[in-house]
Amino acid sequence: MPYFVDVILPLPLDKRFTYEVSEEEATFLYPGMRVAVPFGKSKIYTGIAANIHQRPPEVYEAKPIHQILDKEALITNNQLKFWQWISTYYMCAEGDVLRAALPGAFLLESEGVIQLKNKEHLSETELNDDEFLLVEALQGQSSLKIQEVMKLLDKKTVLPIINRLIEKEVLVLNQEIYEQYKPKKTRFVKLSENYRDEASMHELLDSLSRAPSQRDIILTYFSLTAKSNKPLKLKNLLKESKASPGTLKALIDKGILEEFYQEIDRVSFSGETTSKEIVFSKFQQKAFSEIKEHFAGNKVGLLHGITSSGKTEIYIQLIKEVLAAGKQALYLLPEIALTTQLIHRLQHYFGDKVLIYHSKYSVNERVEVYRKILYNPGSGQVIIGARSSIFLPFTNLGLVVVDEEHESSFKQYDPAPRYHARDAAVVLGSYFKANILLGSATPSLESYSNAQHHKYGLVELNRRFGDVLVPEIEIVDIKTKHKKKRMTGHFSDRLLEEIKRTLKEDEQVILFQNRRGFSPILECNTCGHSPQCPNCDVSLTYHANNNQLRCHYCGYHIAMQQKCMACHSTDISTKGFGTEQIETELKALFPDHKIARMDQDTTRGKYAFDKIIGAFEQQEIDILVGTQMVTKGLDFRHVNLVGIMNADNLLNFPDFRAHERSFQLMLQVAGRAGRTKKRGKVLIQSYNPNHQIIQQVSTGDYAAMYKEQLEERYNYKYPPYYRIIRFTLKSRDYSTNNTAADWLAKSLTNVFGEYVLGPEYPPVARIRNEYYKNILLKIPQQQSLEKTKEVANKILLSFKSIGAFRSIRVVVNVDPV
DNA sequence: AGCACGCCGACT
DNA sequence: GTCGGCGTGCTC
Repeated sequence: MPYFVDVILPLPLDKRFTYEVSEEEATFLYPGMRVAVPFGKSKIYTGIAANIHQRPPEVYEAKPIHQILDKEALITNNQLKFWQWISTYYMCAEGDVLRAALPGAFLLESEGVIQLKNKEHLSETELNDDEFLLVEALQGQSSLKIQEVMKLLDKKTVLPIINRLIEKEVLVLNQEIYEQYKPKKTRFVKLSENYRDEASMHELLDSLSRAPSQRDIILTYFSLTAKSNKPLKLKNLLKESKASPGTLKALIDKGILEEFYQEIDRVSFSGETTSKEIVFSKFQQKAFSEIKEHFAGNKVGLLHGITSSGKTEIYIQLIKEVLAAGKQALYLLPEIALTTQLIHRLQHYFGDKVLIYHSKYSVNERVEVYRKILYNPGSGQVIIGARSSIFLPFTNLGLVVVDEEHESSFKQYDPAPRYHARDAAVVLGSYFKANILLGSATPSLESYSNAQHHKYGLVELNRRFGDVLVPEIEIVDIKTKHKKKRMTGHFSDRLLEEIKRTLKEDEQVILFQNRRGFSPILECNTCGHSPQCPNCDVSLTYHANNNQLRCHYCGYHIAMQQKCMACHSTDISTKGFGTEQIETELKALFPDHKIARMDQDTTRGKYAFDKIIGAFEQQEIDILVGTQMVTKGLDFRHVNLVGIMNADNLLNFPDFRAHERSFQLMLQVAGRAGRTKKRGKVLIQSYNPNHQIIQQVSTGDYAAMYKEQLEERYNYKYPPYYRIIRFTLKSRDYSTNNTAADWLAKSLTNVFGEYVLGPEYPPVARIRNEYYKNILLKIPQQQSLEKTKEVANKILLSFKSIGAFRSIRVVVNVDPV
């Protein structure tokens, strides 16, 4: 009886594919091992064996697998289960989840390699030009990659040519599979066994009396190895003895020194750790015991603690206990809050038990972390990571902490799987019966509502650690200030006064403006025209530093125009402002102070972010201007003033979460002020100072914000009362896109009635020459999520079967943020 | 996703 | 007349 294996392929296909395996392979193979399988005409993919069985497929013949790639499972059963959950819940292919879950280096790719088969009967074979060219090239070198053939013949489709030659038995096509992960190896040196005793050592030194630099190397070797008995790196020996690589090589060639290679960890920690106990304040202690009570009742904890209230100490204590039990702890953070500051703080307590996993890690580093977690789960590990770390191969998870729980960046936007790491982490934790703690100074309405309904256990911590005072928040009405001519550029007199005072006291200032560039809109004062992106439905943003107009969606840019592009008038003015303009104005206003800017444009490189933060920490920067980036987790001791340049463009965002988000953001930036004994100051500039959100921020009244926003969510049928699935249709063709959107909306309405909204144009209806349209499906609480998704999937399937809509791409986003 | 098969315009 | 464009359909 033949055996079969169902394989998950790293492709957006919503099926598993069945391959045949021999009995021998079937005994060896376990779910979670990687297999290399042929797929389609010419490619070999790495897939994951999901289950092994003996049911032959009915309508097709299964191909045999190419090769088994692992000796033991690389994916745990829990991971396979988790992948399935993600793919069903977030309505995407399992292959998409696989792609997101595994470090790229685990997915080997094959490349076809062609070689000459039979040189003898070549002359008798008739060849056309391409074929001849190819054969000729193969006489020069033994093999060619498909890519190289494409270059050689200057054609895109070369496989038909190759296939003809294979039929003629001129060529053979082999698959080469590349293991992409390369362990990092370092060269070490040691003294040969022959010279280990004292006598031969002296003899050796004597014999080298006429080769002084070689003798130096040996002496340096002795002094270095005397200090520690760790293996000696070749690089260090060279550096210390100041000898040339050639001299060293001579010693190796003579057999006096021997070189050897050892794999070393890319990710290791070599600092000091502390065994100091954490000392809680009585408020922290109370919060801690409450959390433990909720854990005992198997509840997810929600820690609502204002900034500087000492949430991190509580996390550390919880992690400590989990590690002591030999279990793993997962500490999830939004990418931008994963700062060196925080990592050092945890390493301080947990040393090399800390593993870090996020997007700035190279594929090789990720593979190493993955392996460590899979093979050493019992050693007690704490994994600090961004959202994708929920996909690591935990076997022994005891605790999940989701810090900054309200952050929308926990939701992956593109590509699929569009998962929410916080929500998925709750599911993941439940597989292990692990304790789960969500933490935030400004919890999301969803989580807070779960707590209010006793689904989660709420713990409040509303005292700053060490009784640091909450900052004083002042609202500045810039409408009146404008009228009274009290504005200098975008600075009100109040803000300037406060900046001057703060600088005088040798303290630092953070200014927040949620827009990068110089000014978002350029407008002609004669005809009202403003330059648009040719590929997207947006105005171009003016960037002063390179005198360009740029599109923030597609990257299109042109030189700054001196004349209006429509009427050639030279009377052009700018509307709105970004971080760059604030920076420029500041430099003019405070020429004697160091001013820096932190946004996407200034933090491109891997270390750029750390560099700015480091400089700010060292007080080399007096005023830091930035976007969202300045709001996250940074703990600066000398910041005494925070200015929010314009609160209105946050509030006016066309999104049902805009108010909640503005509240969170403003309170978060405000929290950067006055983290020591001295009371900090926050200034919020707004045209609309009586806006309820601004008022709630000024009093730090989360409860009021929660109550009011919740009412609105109820009235307008939004989360947490209703679940949302958003369908986005994209196409190069404007009218087909509209027709398709109408069709889809109508089909959905047939089933779900009033709960379907749209189709509507999104605020930016065209990006990179693709037209967008949105349809929203709202799901009331009593309606089954599973059934709704099943029906929606069926409708999508019939949508795809309509020929005219084939060019339309539908992006499904479950629980969009 | 990738890749092949299949039908219509710009070249020898 | 062909070469090559990308529209559609399948991959175990």
